[in-house]
Amino acid sequence: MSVSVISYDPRMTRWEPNGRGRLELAALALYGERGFENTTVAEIAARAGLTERTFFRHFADKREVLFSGADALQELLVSNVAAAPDSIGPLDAVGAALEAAGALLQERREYARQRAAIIAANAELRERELIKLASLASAIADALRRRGVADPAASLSAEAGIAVFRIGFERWVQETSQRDLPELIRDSLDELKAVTAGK
Amino acid sequence: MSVSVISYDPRMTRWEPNGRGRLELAALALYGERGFENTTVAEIAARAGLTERTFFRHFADKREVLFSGADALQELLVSNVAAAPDSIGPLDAVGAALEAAGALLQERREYARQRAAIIAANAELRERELIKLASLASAIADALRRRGVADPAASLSAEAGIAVFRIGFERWVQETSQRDLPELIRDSLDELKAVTAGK
DNA sequence: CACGTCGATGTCAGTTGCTGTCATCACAGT
DNA sequence: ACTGTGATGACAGCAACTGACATCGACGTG
Repeated sequence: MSVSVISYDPRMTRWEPNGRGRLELAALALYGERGFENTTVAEIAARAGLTERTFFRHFADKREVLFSGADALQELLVSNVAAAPDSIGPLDAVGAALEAAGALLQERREYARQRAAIIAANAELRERELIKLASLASAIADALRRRGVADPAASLSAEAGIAVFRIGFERWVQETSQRDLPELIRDSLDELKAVTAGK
Repeated sequence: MSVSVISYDPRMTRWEPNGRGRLELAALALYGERGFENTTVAEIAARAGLTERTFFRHFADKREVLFSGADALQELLVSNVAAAPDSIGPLDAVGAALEAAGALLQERREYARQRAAIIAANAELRERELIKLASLASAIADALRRRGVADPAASLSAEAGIAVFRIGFERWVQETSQRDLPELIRDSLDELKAVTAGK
């Protein structure tokens, strides 16, 4: 078997590359196999061929290893809110951004579901997820204010949008039918509008 | 100084009464003085005249000591949602329950503010607060379903209601003016209705 | 009254998450 | 060749939390 030209020679590097990514993979696998609580950081590190200390250099704590994508998601949402046409109201701007984010999540359907199952199974992880979502809401509210939306409309649109996303996502994860996540998010937003209209 | 007739004789009890309450008071004081992170459970226990082990018999973890009132609040909200007149929609039923809860919180204004300041200053505590609020939302959604509200309207009304509460409460805590919490909650709900109407 | 149960607490040892500090060593730039 | 840098390892240590067992006043029962 010939060695590809673009392959690297392991002897040239002191360590295998992408330690961070290996830690993420190892953590996802172990959390999935034995659960979050029954997995020690030392085990994750060993599986990735690293040490516990190195794990904590990459991730602030044992939970954070599951949330490395949150920053990118936040940037995506913020830029989409900013890019929404001026003609639509704040809640619809948030809705459009959420649908775009949903479309992206859908591309990693299996990963997203496995991760969601792990998080749903543990209270500490649910806590972390909630604060990430709150951070998203806060960033979205900022983006709305930059569009000229006043408070508390900006905060409320952002918070309500996150609630819509949560419920749409939950349905997507549970769903046996194969409806699209953006579609479920849109439905959820419509439901909210109906409810607030005093149906 | 005479001893009141209703006072108890400390020699008759092996321990001072209300250890749990003493732990709560000690924790609130210490978290306020030096911050949550710079306070050890051993210090709280010592201040309450107890041991670290006993602290963990009363509270599941170091954060939980600040949230012992959450259960009562949840019961209040649930019963108020259940008691709301059939004529009003789900979101208004939640709104009415939230206003009642707000009125109660307002009676402990100083305590509520001190506690809010402590929680706002620490990310771990904010996480815990968020999951308590999520639990409230879940209980409220259940109460709505018992009223015959279908999903996802029930979940959405509950989640949106919690968002309304959060924003009203936040304003109440920050507020220099002395507006009532129930009033702020009502305003926040009206704002949400305006936003979802596509203002 | 004696006795046994119970409930709240203490004591102690152990695991694990997480941090500070210093050492190592391949690599890159000069 | 010299030196700095970045990612890692090694090790010690604190604090959160848990399990197991002991203590002893209160309380009900016979």
